[in-house]
Amino acid sequence: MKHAHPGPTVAMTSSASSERAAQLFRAMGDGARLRILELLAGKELCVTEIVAAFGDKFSTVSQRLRILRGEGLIVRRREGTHIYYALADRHVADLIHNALAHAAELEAGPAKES
Amino acid sequence: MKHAHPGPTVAMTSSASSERAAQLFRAMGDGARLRILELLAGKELCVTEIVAAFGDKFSTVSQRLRILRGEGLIVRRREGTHIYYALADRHVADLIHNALAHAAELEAGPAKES
DNA sequence: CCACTATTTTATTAACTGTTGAAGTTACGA
DNA sequence: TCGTAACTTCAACAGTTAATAAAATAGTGG
Repeated sequence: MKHAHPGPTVAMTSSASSERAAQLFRAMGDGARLRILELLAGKELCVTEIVAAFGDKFSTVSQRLRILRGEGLIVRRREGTHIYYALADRHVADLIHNALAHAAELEAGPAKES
Repeated sequence: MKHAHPGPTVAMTSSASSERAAQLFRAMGDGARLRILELLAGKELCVTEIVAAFGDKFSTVSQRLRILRGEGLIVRRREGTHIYYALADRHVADLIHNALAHAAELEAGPAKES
């Protein structure tokens, strides 16, 4: 999604932070990943438990966790052979709750014609 | 991103609403689209103005607006030959502000090893 | 060190997404 | 009704992303 601004671009609210926010949204913009976040909002869990909760493949879940972790949305902690994942901090929990709340309000309007 | 659950899947917080929320996130998960939303958070604008603000192609902006509208994030209103776009409602404005605020807090942690 | 469990990494492939030129639509004024 | 301005839609190509099998890594208990 490159921007190849040829000429002088004007009013750009905050190109950098928008990009960062967009990254976060993109990471959360996947049902499976979002469900993992919701699950972790309840409590810290190890990979096996997450896999069991959804019935997905191990490697699939691992990849999803990698993406979420890459964006700093979750953190992990090792305990023996188990690795526990949890939401990175309260900001993430807030963000998720807030978004889900608003999402409930926003009916998926298939763009009616005026 | 198909889920081909073969066996009986267990604890799924809210598959349906998560999916809806994920759709919204996905729509906002693009720097260019998010910047349009931020711009519209300021005031209603017509396509030409949005194009001018970023220096993109007309058709490019139009497609982005179509996606945002498809998710019900923005609405449009015709006035002569101009079509004005605006955030759908206050929920969207809240969602954006909230998200940007939290995003600012979340440093893009490249997943340090514990 | 070996077997075993838990989890990640790698590589492949299929599916999706964004951008854009070109063609189509709508409204308005001459 | 022609011309034109403001937009949208279509189609295609390029780049990105997700799921998964297979191989690799790390920790634990013999």
